[in-house]
This record gives sequence, C-alpha cells and structure tokens, in this order.
Amino acid sequence: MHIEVAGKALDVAEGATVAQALALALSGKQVKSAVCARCGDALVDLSCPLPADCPTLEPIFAESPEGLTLTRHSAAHIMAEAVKRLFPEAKVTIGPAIDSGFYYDFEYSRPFTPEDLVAIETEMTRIVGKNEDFTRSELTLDEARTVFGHMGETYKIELIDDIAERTGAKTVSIYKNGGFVDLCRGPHLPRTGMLKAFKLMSVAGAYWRGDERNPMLQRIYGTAFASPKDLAKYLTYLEEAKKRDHRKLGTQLDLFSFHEDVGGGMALWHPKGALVRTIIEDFERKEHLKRGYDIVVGPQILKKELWERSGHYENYRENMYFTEIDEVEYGIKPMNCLAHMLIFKSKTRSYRDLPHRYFELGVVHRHEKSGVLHGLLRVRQFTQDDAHILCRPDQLRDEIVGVVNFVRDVMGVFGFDFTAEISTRPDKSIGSDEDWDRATDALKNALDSIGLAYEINEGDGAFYGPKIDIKIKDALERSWQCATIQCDFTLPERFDLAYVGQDGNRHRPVMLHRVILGSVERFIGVLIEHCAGALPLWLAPVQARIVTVTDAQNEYAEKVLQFLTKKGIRAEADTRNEKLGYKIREAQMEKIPFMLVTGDKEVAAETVNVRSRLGDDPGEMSPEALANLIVAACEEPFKRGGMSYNFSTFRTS
RNA sequence: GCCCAUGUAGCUCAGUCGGUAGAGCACUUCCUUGGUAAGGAAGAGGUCAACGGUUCAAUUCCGUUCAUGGGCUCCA
Repeated sequence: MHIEVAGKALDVAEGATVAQALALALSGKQVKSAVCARCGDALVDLSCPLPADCPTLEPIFAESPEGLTLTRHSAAHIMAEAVKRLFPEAKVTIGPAIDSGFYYDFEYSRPFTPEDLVAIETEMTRIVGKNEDFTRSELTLDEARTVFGHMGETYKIELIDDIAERTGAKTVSIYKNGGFVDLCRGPHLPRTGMLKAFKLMSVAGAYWRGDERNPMLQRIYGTAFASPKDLAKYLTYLEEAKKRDHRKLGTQLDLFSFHEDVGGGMALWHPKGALVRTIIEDFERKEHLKRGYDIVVGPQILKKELWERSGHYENYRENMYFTEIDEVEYGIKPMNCLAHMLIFKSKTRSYRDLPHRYFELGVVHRHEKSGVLHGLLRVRQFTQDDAHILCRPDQLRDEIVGVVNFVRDVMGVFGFDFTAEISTRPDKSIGSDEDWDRATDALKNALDSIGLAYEINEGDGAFYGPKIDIKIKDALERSWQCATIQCDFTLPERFDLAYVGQDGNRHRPVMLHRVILGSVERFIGVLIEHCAGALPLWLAPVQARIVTVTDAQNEYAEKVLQFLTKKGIRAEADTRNEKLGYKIREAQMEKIPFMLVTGDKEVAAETVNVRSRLGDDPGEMSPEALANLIVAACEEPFKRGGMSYNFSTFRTS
C-alpha cells in the first residue's frame, strides 16, 4: 500500500507493523526511540499492524507532548503492575496521565505508606529493567468481563459496562505488561524499558470517580519524563515553588500569620502585611474614584429574610454563617451585592444618572470546607474589591469595556499577564434567551473591541448570567483566577430595581458584578509567590534601611532617616552594635529594596552608599538624590496604564 | 466534609522502644568599633497542640477535638 511515512511517499507491504513502516523512512536509531506513531489523527502502537486507512504516518518521540503523556500513562501501568505484585489483593481502577505526571487509584484494605511507595518504586525499577513488552489485544465485551471477572477486578467491569453504554462499542482493548493486564485504550510504550525517568510523589485518598458518595480509594501520584534531565528539572521547579510558598514567606517576612485559637482560614495581618494591604487598598480606592465609581460601605450582617429574597439562602446557605440577635436571625455576608442593591433602591433613579457604580472593599465570610483551606489562597474571611454596576442595557457594552481596561491597567501595575475566558449559559439557568444573548454578546463585543483574545467555556456560566473570567499568570507560569465580570439578571428582578426612563416609565437596570483583584488576601498570596517575597518598591513595607558601619554614624543615620521619612519614604535605621556584613545579610533576607550603607566616608561626604537587593547597586549618592530615585521608581509601574499613584506616610517617630 | 500524614522554644528541626526534653538561628546582657550575606561569650525561653483514657508513671501508647500539609476535575 502507498502511504506517506515521516513526509516520504513510500510503498509499504500489506500486513507490515507500524514499526516496520517507520523503519522504511527512518534510521534504526530513530525507530528505536519512537514511542508510538500518529496515523492520520489517531495514535497507534508501534507493534500494531498498519491500519488500512492510514494516509500518513508520523513517529512520536518521548520528548513531544503526546510522547510525554504516553510515557506517563505507561508509567501508571508499570506502577499498577508493581502494586499488584507487592499487594495482590489490591484492586485496580483507573490510572491516567495528568499535567504533572500520572496517578493510579487502587482499592486496598489499608492506606499505602511512604515505605510502601519506596518498595513500589523499587519494584517498578525492576520491571523497567526486565524490559517487558506492552502487548495489545482486542476483546469482545463479554470476553473482557470474563477476563476481569476472573481477576476479581470489579471496578474494571463497571468501566466496561460504562464504556458499552456510553459509546456503544462492541469491543474493548486490553494491554498486558508482564503479568499485569489492564483495560486500556492505549497506546503504550513498546517496552517497559523505555521508561527512562520516573518518581513516585505521594499517596492520597480519592473518591471513586471523584464523587464523595463513592468509596475512598488509595491514589498514588507519580511523575515521569522523557529523560532523567527533564525529571531533575521538574524537581528543581518544585523546589523553587516551595521556596516561593507565600505561607513560608509570610512568616519569614513577618507579614501575616494564622493562629490555631482563632480558627482555620482567618489571617492575622502583622504590621508589615497590613501595610502592604493598606497600600493596595488605598490605590484601589483612589483609582476607583478616578474612574467614576462611588465608594459605599454595607453592614457585615443582614437579616435572614433579605438573603431569602436574594436567593442566597436557597443556593448558598451551606457556605454562610448565621447569628441571632433579639430572636431575629441574621446572615453574615458572603457577598456584598445586597447592600449595594438597597442603596440603589433607596430613592427613585433616573436614566440620566446611570450608570451607578458602587465600589466596596467588602469583608466577606464564607464557610469553605475545612479540607480546602490553604494559606491566603483559600480562606474563610477575606476582602473583595467588589463593585456592582447598575446601568441601562445600552450602556452594558461600554461598562464592560471599562472594567476590562481597568483590569488590564491594574494587572499591568503588578506585572501580570492574563488571559480571558467567557462562560456561556448553563443548562440549569434562569432568564430569557434574549437576555442571555444580549449579555453574552456584550461580553464578546467588549473583548473584541479591546482586541483581547478569549476562550469560550460553553455552559460554564453562573445560573444567573454569563461571565468573563480573567486568569493571571505568575512567574512560574501558574495561572490564577482573580478578576471576574458577571452579568446578573436575577438580582435586579428579585429586588425589583428600576429607573425612570426617558419615556417616564419604570425600566429594569442591568447589573454587573465585578472584582479586579478578587480577594485581597488571595491576590497578595499570589503576588508574594510571583515576586518570591521581593515586593515591588511601591509596596515594600520598608523601602530603605540605613545600615551604619559603627555607632560613630548613628547621629548622621538619624538625620538621614528623618529626611527620608519627611520625603514620604518608608525607611528605618539599623544602628545596632553589629558588624556591617551581619546587618546587610539581615536586610537582604528581609528583601528590603535598598540598603543605605553609612560609614565615616559617607558622613563626611553627606551621602549614603546605596546597595540594592537585586545586586545592581546604584552606589553613593545624597539622601536627596536617593529620595528622588525612590519616588520616581514608585511611580513607574502606574505610567503604563496612564495612571499615577503615590502612597506617602509621614511618621513622626 | 472525606482519606492519609504532621503538630516538641518566636523560626527550622533533633529526641524520649513510657521515667516531665535538646541543637542552630532569633531574643536579652556583656565583650568586640568591625566597609557590603552570620565576630565572641553568657543568659533567658517549653503544661512536648487541647481534652479524655490505659498505666505506679504519658510529651511518648489509645481515643476525641482543633490546627497544618498533600489529595478528593483529569475519566479504560
């Protein structure tokens, strides 16, 4: 038969295997290093006979994304083989490749221990060393049920039934490596020996099919790469991420803490951390005022009846805290919208005055499940930079544009790139098709007009309206959801919000919920990891520390400190009786942007010798020049978005 | 919420196969006046997360609670 192999047009004998076909176009070494092949759109095993309808054949190597996924999937099978050898009673379930490696879920009478992991890893190494073949065969459903029934693999039978029902398939494929047989779509590595680099990472509980009503299984996580070098690189990356962990840095830099006696998910902000928050919040308040928002403040608890009217009591009660005063039940707010609605409703509104943009740095409480709490990234009390925009339908698009531009400008200040996703109407939702179409179009339109690319998540919107989610990317390429813009058709309806139109009639306003940073807590957590604790100059709790060489310079240091403080710079003086190197080290570890070395030479010249935490030392200069440098550098990040901001304090002591 | 692991000084961690504990850093005092990532000495600091049980005796073993960490979407 006539096909194209790796770009070369060739004649391939009938009945040839994929590997044999590849060998016609590639060197022996290349064929040996291929893990599978792409035939048309499908991936096929090298050992398979060449499929009849296969116009093109391309080798897939371990280094490619498909090759990596395949390698990991095969690693999962090898791990399962090892587990079945060591723990014959264990039942296998599923074992896919994932972004960070692979896992396999087992049912076993007891949890696997770290010692078990070591033994399993050793067994895997042995299996790799034996270089067993992965062999594929096709079975009818009944044959497959019999095979797995004999082995007592009840989960596999459940999967077979599920596949039959879902796809209508008449046959399934199984793969065998060593003594281990698994139901699997494949393809796989030709031989176990081709697994060059793997490591088992952790054990965890996981529900069968992710459903907490199902039995808890034992999941073993591992990772695998095309080469030991890639594996080492990944492990280094994990180390780096660990070093940047905001929980660790939060303690080290004395920004915040959690306290057992307070309860989970509630942060205590120390002076330095609280200062960082204060600056961010101050910037946000000012910037919102500049952009035509009004600052409002709502109460922390509102009567239960109000939450019933909004629908939160019905849909969100599980996540809310309640309290009682004089036999009246109150709900602690998990969202800020209710007060904003009532503010709008407090008097008759005219079409002339729309839009109303209510901004609140609102403290909300949400009862997150105890198991999901995570440092500042997942807490139970947090502050949202929340706003609700109430506008006429014809203003919707421009309002969305305004919000997206706002997001872009703010993320630019912090140095985050971001991407946008639009989520459309889910199956379970309220509102007319017309409303949904109009709102979804407004969201798309707004992004189009700004020229921001976006993905569509069909059916992923909230039940009350479509939304835009913004995901930012940090220095380690991890993405975080912060900003969201959500259209809402329910709340204006439920609260009977109205404005008087040009025609003198009552009209329903459109409502947008939106946050820029999302949760201030979470954002600061992400920011800390992004900058590895070295907060940008404008946010650094201490911007400069004067370090004296000996106590002979203490008086001068005090003078410089007074001067810088008057200039609005957050400075302090380290006049302790310690050596210079010691003070420098400490300041460096605290990630203070500028260390001002002050010895006899500087006193005489009335200068300071400026050392930067980055190592690009600006050198000796007058306190005046330094103050100007810092002030200018603090303003820099805001210029890109055409903004300006400056937080200055004038401490007296 | 569920599974597993962990909880010892402010921080990082040893240790006790059941006989109430130790290091380094940080802190305090003293010596040292030293030019860009740790000078030296002494001292103080702990209901061994909390509560209950077993025991002559529990920080250690068992149970419960609280907190922290890794998971609980990836569909053969």
